[in-house]
Amino acid sequence: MGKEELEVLRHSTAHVMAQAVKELYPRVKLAIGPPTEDGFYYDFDFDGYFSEEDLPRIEEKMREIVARDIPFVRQEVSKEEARKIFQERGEIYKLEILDDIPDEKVTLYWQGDFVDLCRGPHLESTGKVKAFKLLSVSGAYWRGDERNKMLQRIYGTAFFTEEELKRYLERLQEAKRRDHRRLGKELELFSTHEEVGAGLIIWHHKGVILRWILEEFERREHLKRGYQFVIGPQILKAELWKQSGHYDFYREHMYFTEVEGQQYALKPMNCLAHILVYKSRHRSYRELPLRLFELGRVHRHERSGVLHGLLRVREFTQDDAHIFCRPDQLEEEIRGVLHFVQEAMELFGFSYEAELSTKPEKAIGSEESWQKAIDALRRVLEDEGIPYRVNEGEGAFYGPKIDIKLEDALGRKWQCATIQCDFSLPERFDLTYIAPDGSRQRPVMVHRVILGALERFIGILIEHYGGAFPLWLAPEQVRVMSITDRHIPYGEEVLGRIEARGIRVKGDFRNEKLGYKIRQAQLEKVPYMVIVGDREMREGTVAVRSREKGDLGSMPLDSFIEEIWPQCQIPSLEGGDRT
RNA sequence: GCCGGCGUAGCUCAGCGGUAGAGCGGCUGAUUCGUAAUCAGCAGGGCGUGGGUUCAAAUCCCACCGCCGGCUCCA
Repeated sequence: MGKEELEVLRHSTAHVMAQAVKELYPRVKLAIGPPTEDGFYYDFDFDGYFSEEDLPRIEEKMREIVARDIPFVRQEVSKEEARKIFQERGEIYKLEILDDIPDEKVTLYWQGDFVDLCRGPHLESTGKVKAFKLLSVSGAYWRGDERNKMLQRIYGTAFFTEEELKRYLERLQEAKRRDHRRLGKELELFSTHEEVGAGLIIWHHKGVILRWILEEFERREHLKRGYQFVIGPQILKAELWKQSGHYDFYREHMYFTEVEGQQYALKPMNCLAHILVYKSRHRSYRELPLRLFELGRVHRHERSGVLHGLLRVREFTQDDAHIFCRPDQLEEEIRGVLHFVQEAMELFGFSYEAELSTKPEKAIGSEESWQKAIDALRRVLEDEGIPYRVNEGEGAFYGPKIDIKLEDALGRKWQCATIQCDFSLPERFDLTYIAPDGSRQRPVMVHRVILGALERFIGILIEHYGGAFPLWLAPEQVRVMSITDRHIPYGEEVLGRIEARGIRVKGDFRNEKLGYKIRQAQLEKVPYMVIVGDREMREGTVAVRSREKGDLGSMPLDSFIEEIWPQCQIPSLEGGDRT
């Protein structure tokens, strides 16, 4: 079944839901009700509240409307006529929408005496609506603007068959199983605590190992690409943030502290220290591009309602770098960063979406420099054949940017990599370099992250792999287990030899049945289990079990080690050697 | 920040005005058993926090904290 047909079905189902709600709660006013990627929603203005307990009742009414098999009737009318109809019905939101439609003619869709302003198309009749389910209720601002009234939104989904609906609901269940918040606890990667504060993560041993590996991967890749490593302080004087503009534009996200009458801010970004490194002496055009990298821990006071596991926190670590370059180097630098991102995403097996954000209303820098930067970003995206969406006017006030978004288990998109051009900070801090002719010139600054925030990236990684990390990322790569106590000495020897090769290995020599130990290792998602019993002891071998493939039989310990060893290593991307 | 929901043992949850329950996990014994759960016993809870209503509150009301789903905002 085509995507468009599914959209029509869902859109029609939204209308049926709206009619049901209208019949049950005649006082509600209709706002909007479009199909979405996974279903549909409808926004209502209501002087009460919907709760999830109301949904079965609404579904029942919907089924009744489906059973009535009312035809969807399309009617083309003038805007004036439409206005009259919605005025009579007190549908103030529809009137507002009408005001924004430039055309003289609009279309209405009728089902019995229910009417909605709608471009359509729709199904023939309500009887054609098939498998549907209402999923949740929530608040949503009218027109997505938080200054407007909050409306009541009901989400639902619809399919052509009950089987498809069932499959979708099962997928939601599966997503729950992959949820990084659940797996993070089960796999003992991290925890959060009410008494610590919202959005603050405590990393446990296994989570720290995972971070170390990623951090080491980052260091090697950045070193290869000609980045210099710097480390800035966690707090910097408020004065400096005033100079950068953060105090004016970003204050509500910042934490402040006062020491001996001097105000400091906990850094929400890493750029200032990097700028000061640049400024620490005169810079020649010869040393540009200067690429400064830091695994920088930042604090941002995010609004309480937006926090989400590891994916949106208040303290996080960015694989952050600032590239100071000549304007003529900008494109090449962007290209290098984008390659870097592409290779990294490929390594982890992520598919991603790219977005290009252009000049907003309120912006600094000349029209010309903006255009140049946007062209450079666009050219690189196109040369690389990366499909992208353009977000007109969504750029930062200091420059345009490319954002790379990854999906979590539920298909929600999260920004990870970003490449931002900046004309503002070089100006505010009067950054210069000496050009070949001896003149002072202004460098361009590129802010960029590859994985983004390590916390967020790990959250996405957990869901991506369902907690079953590939060998190189697995906090525990191998677990040795004994069958009975008499196999422990041999088990210890095997353990020692694996460990000596730098493989992360643990032993389970408890007096438990093998099946029990295996079950536990499987649940902990350890990639390889090495089992030693009488046979292995006698033959000097090990029995290997793979997390995915099960029992692989016996083999000499050395061949097992040699086979997995390469995959246990942190991989190296192809790029590098200067870009 | 806004809207709705939720917060009971380490975890998953039941109890929803009359003196706290289950499974898993933990501990202690027994068992030495070859590819996803051996058996038995024991311990463990200011029912998120603080107010209030009531003869009586895990249960009803209010505030705060935290979590969940959205909206807005963002790495």
